Amino acid sequence: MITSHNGPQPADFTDVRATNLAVVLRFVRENAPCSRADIAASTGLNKATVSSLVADLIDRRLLRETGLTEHRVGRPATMLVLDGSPYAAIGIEVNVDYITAVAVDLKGEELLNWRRSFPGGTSSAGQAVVAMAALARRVVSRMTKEARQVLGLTVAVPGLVDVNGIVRVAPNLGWRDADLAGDLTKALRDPGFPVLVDNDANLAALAEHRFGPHRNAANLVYVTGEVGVGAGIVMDGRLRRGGQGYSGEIGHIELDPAGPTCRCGRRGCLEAVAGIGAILAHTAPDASPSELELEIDEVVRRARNGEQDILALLEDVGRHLGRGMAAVANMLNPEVVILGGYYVPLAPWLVACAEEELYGRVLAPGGGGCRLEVSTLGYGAAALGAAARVLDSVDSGRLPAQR
Amino acid sequence: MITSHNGPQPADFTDVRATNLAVVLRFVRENAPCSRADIAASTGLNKATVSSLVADLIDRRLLRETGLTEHRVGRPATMLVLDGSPYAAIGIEVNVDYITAVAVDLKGEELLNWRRSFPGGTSSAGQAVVAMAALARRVVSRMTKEARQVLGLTVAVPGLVDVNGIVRVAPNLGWRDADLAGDLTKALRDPGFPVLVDNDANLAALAEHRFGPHRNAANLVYVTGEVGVGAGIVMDGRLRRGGQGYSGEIGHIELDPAGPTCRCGRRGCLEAVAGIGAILAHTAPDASPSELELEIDEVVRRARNGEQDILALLEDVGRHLGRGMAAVANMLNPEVVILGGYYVPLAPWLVACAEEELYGRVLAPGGGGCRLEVSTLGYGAAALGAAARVLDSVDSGRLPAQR
DNA sequence: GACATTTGTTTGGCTACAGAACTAACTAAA
DNA sequence: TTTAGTTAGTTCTGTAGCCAAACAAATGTC
Repeated sequence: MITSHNGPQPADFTDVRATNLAVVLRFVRENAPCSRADIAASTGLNKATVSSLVADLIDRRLLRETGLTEHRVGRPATMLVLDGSPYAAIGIEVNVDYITAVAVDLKGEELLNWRRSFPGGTSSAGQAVVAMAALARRVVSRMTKEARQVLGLTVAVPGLVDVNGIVRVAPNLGWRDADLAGDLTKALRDPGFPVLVDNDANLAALAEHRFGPHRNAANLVYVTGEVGVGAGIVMDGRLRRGGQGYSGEIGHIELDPAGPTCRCGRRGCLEAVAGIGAILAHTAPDASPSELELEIDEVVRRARNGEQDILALLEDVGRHLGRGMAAVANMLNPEVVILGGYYVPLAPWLVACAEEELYGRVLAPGGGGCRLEVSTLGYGAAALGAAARVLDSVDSGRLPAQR
Repeated sequence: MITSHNGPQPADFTDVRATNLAVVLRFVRENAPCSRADIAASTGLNKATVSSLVADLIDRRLLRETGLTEHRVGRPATMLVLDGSPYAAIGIEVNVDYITAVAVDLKGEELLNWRRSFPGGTSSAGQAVVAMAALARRVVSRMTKEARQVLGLTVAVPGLVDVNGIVRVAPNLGWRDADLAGDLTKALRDPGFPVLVDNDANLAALAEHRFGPHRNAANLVYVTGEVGVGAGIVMDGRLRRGGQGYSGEIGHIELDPAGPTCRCGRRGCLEAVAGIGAILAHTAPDASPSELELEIDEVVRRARNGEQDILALLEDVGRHLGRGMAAVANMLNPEVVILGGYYVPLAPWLVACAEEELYGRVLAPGGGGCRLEVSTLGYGAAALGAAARVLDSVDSGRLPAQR
């Protein structure tokens, strides 16, 4: 697809073709099943051009004709759908105590979702590469067995990942300057598909942008609710990673110089007053990373029971969260801010207070049209987004070669 | 130019041509004088194609051949430059006590710069339209006298401007929901060029992005230092305005819940602790908007004199500013944050403390490569950016018609 | 069964790119 | 002065891929 940003790049016919192939592919994905005539009418492309593009996409096994339908006057249309069967995109998420791998087809249908426990908190990046490679090989072999071609693999890492895919710092994993993409490619020995690495919040934002209920929003922010608080930023329809890839580090926005000490050493950071740690510091100060989920379940149980101290705690966290989101909304004016991670189970007690603070602080009329929503994609959002990252590159014109 | 965002749009040959014309135009702007051969070598376009594109651009009087130069072996090259003479882009800035109009040619050379006093603080949007139309007509007639075609006019407004160019709120001007673009177009009676309206910080960011010393940065943030503090955000080479156009409202990021009351009613907003008002509250609490410049001069004089209370005040403001910029840098990871407006004369006493806070708080290694710089474009940055907005649309392929 | 309607293909024309051959204009060396 | 070498820019030819219009195919309606 021809892009205008990052410097002027000349265009030629292959760019036109790639752009239009991607246009048709995206249209079918969003409007399947549909006919060639539908595509031509909606996109403005000529019928003949659409036929040629569709033939090309069928050749590449990205589209498939279904049986005719639509009993109206005139010749019945041959309906087209995405061909789910011949391809797969793989997403892997590394975390403190597990590695998740998902594979999806072109439609985004989940083909498999494997979780494997892994002592991320005490393993080196090298050990992680070995574990990921082993898992990836199993996924690839399963996909091959299903006669699927793997289009790519993306790894989601909770940490600072630069634009080249180098993991600069992953505090919870204890990694520094790890070339995960390079090492994993090497470990997979010429895998025949691209291997990418990105930040987990960025990829979760991508998952929301492609699969979430707000997929129409060209401007959205996804906020992770883990021990760390990070954000993935989609503006004007694309992930915006900043100059070096470190955008979205909202966890250490200082909300209160008199607030509690944060693990970064400063006081009153968003993470310290509204992160999951701020809740568990009161309920389970010595919880290990692997116990987080259980502890949060316990908090939910106590909130359901109406325990006053827990409700007050959650209200406080919600207010601070709202203040942080107000900063985000004022700066970026997204259509929607999506709360993910452990914020999801806690949402019933957080969102109302957060919204109140948010709308009270956003300067733009009507809150700038910004809504605060809760992720519906669950804990696997980052892994799903990693797979979505692969599909995105298909959408932007990097189609698999013709048969 | 073919863009991939906001929905898939099909491409055809005219898009290829427009893209390549824009590529050549941009190349010549950035590398003038240069030959056709240079263009071909650097852009990757074929020599023949470049010749055809250049001929087209010369026809449209966007480029011009100069006398030959370059005494090297081989046939001497005919050097090309932007043709400054036949076009003009107009930028207008409305402010509390004046209206500024600038006109620039294609190269960005300033053709005129008129300032006209205007009681913006006490005038309605309607009265402003009348005044702007009168000024614009004079500028247009001057340009016509110079045989220049006006390519467009953009108005910079200090306030919230939505994506359609409606001024939603301009607190210092007292305006609400004013369709400035529509009314000005009407007042100019079929001007034959597009009239746009945007936020002043956005346009100043555009000016920095096109003309400033950091014009190579694809990710930059411009911060206005006026009574209000606002930001213009350029990411991945383009202005990012958010869902409704209200991005960059950083003035009311709450830095300290125990801080001084802000005019928005909350406490400790960036604007309240690091805005120009925070300085003048101590030195000239009753200054009217038109006296701001004088009062700031007075502050500069006293700082130069080494008056301790002023130095301490400025250091305090610098620290708060740095904290605010840390939030910006953490969220957006720009290559550079540029301080504008009244921060410019005060920079010698602000920047060091601000940088210290900034680098101490940015999570990314090496501060994410983010530098804090001072604008060199002066108070006219917004008006210049308004003109740049017009040139931008030429660059993106909307070329004036052939002769 | 003729006709209307809609779908999708075929044909022809056009635009604008790339590559190669060519012409032009100069320097440098014989 | 001639000749070779070098670089600039144009012309010619081929091709990709778009659009428009005509056409073929498949169905419903009268």
